[in-house]
Amino acid sequence: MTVGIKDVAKAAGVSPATVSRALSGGPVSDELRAQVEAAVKATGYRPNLAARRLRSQQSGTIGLVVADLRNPFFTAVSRAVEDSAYRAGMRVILCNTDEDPEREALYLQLMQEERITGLIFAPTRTTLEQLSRRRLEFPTVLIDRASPAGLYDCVVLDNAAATGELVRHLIERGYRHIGGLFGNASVTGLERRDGYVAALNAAGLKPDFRLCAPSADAARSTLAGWFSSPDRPEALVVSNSLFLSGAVRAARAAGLSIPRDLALAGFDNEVWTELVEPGLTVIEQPVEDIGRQAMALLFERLQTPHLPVRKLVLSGRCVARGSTAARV
Amino acid sequence: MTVGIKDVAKAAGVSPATVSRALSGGPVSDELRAQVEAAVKATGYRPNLAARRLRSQQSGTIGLVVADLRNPFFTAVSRAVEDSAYRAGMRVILCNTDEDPEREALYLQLMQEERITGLIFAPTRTTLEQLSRRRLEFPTVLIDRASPAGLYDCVVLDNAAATGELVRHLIERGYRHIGGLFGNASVTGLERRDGYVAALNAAGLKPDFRLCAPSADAARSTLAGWFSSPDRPEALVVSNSLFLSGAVRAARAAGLSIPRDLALAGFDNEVWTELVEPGLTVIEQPVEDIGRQAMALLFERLQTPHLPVRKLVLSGRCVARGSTAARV
DNA sequence: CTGAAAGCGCTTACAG
DNA sequence: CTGAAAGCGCTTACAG
Repeated sequence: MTVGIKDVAKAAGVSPATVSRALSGGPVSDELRAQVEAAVKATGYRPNLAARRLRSQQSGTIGLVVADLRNPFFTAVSRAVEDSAYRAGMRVILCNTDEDPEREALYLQLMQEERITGLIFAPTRTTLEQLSRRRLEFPTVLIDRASPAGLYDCVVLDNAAATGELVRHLIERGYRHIGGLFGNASVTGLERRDGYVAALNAAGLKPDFRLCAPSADAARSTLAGWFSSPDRPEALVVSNSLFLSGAVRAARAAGLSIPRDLALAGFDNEVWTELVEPGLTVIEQPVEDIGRQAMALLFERLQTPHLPVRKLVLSGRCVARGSTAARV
Repeated sequence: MTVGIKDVAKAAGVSPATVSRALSGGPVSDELRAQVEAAVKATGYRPNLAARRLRSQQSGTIGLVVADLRNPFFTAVSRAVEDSAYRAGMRVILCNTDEDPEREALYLQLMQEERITGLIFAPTRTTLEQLSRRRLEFPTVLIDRASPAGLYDCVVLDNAAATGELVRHLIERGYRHIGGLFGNASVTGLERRDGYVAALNAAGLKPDFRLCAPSADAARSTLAGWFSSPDRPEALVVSNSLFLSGAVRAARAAGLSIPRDLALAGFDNEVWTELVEPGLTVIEQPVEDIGRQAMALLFERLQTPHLPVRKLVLSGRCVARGSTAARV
């Protein structure tokens, strides 16, 4: 039914081997190449990638395993990864783990079954720990969440520095009781918490933070309780844009005006952080770069397998807006 | 190097055929099944999907081709599609076309090379027209953008009704000069425009709309000119959430207060549309449903190929907020 | 530069 | 229920 390489060979009056070579840019005379191309056009032939992969032992496929595509950080990174991949003639298999270690295990298994060429992966803390014991079967670049052991290439933000910058920014603006809300599922949340704690300690101030599940709703309900308690902070640093929207909603529900009753700063320069009055102060991550560089590291690793492990640490950019205006 | 089905067979003391049957739930005695399972565990065997696909002629892969994952509508739909697919034990190949017909053609070719089981596709107008002439090689469900010819199953919003509802909402609130901004790349934009025109005509009012490229920046610059001209509308209906953010920025840049100087309504109930003061009135689309139903239609089609073509039209829900408060 | 032949790792009639 | 054999559609040594 479907036309195969034999049909093309017949139509072109050559052997299947020649068709294969002509299509892959191998050494074929101009004359035969033209015949093959004509036959391909005439028959509407499209190679069967499953067969090609099986025979060539190359899947030409990149695995991309992230927490949740609806997190704008991962949306943007994924777009960059895909662009790089398709530009290099490779396919992308995308998986959302919802920060669930079981799903991560399942998808890693799938990646192995696909015999992927390489993996871009943002693991949970749980899986990250296991990764330092068990090496993955394919070249892997971790994004957003670094391996402490240094077994895998990775591209991460300088989380401690970025969070420290937010904290110092708030201190300069006159805030003293600066609370923190950080995600509990990834090392990123913990690194940002550490940067937060360090910056406050350095200034002789007392940290006051909470951890919560990485969703806007979890942030909102955690903050609802906090905001209505007597130890409500003057300012709040949160570790991602989901928490940021949760914080704004919780503040409004509690009747808190930003920044008068509560200064607010967070991560990820989404369009709406500028549009929400009075503008939210954020650390902008170089999202496109993170995706692109991760792919670059991966391709280099594929070309030169025994390269030393590299950790690429990118800097965030602080975008100051009205939500952290000077305390009055 | 990598362990294959033969290695498992040897370890289990059975034939490769039995291993294959045991793994696929075929008719195998309990005893041998247990032996195979033990051998799989012992060897760490993972099947090679390329080989399985080639032999079984089933890719177990769904193609998902959308305009841009960064559009929250497609982000949400994609998550729903992926969940359905993985739940059914299928893989998803995701492609972003950026509304470029050439990329669409390229990706459709790729889908054919992957011999995908089925396709979920949001085509541009250009490609949609071609689709009515040339039938795709695989079962296809169109989302967001319907085929007029009725050659493909599809899941769409009732665009005319939804836009009409926004227009009537504005008329009721006292607005008369109601402008429109609609995307020019998809039929969705045009359908929404038609609904807009029809609703205004029905009320004896004059339509005043512009079309533009489907990006926030394009919307912003189109509106910048319009807002500073003497024929600036009192209210504006826009056809997606990218345009909504562009409209808010353009309004602020022009010093227009919402809704006093400009009422605003659009599509897609993103978190931030509630957070941006005074709250933006939107049509909420049943995004999860659109993805889920598209997959449901696809699976039914796979089971029963000769089903008549179905068009599923879902209704939006109007979420009224401050941006369309009654005219004073 | 070209072709005949082998084989990638599975699944699936076929026979028992 | 089980195994031996064929074959999915390609690519790639091998020989010329």
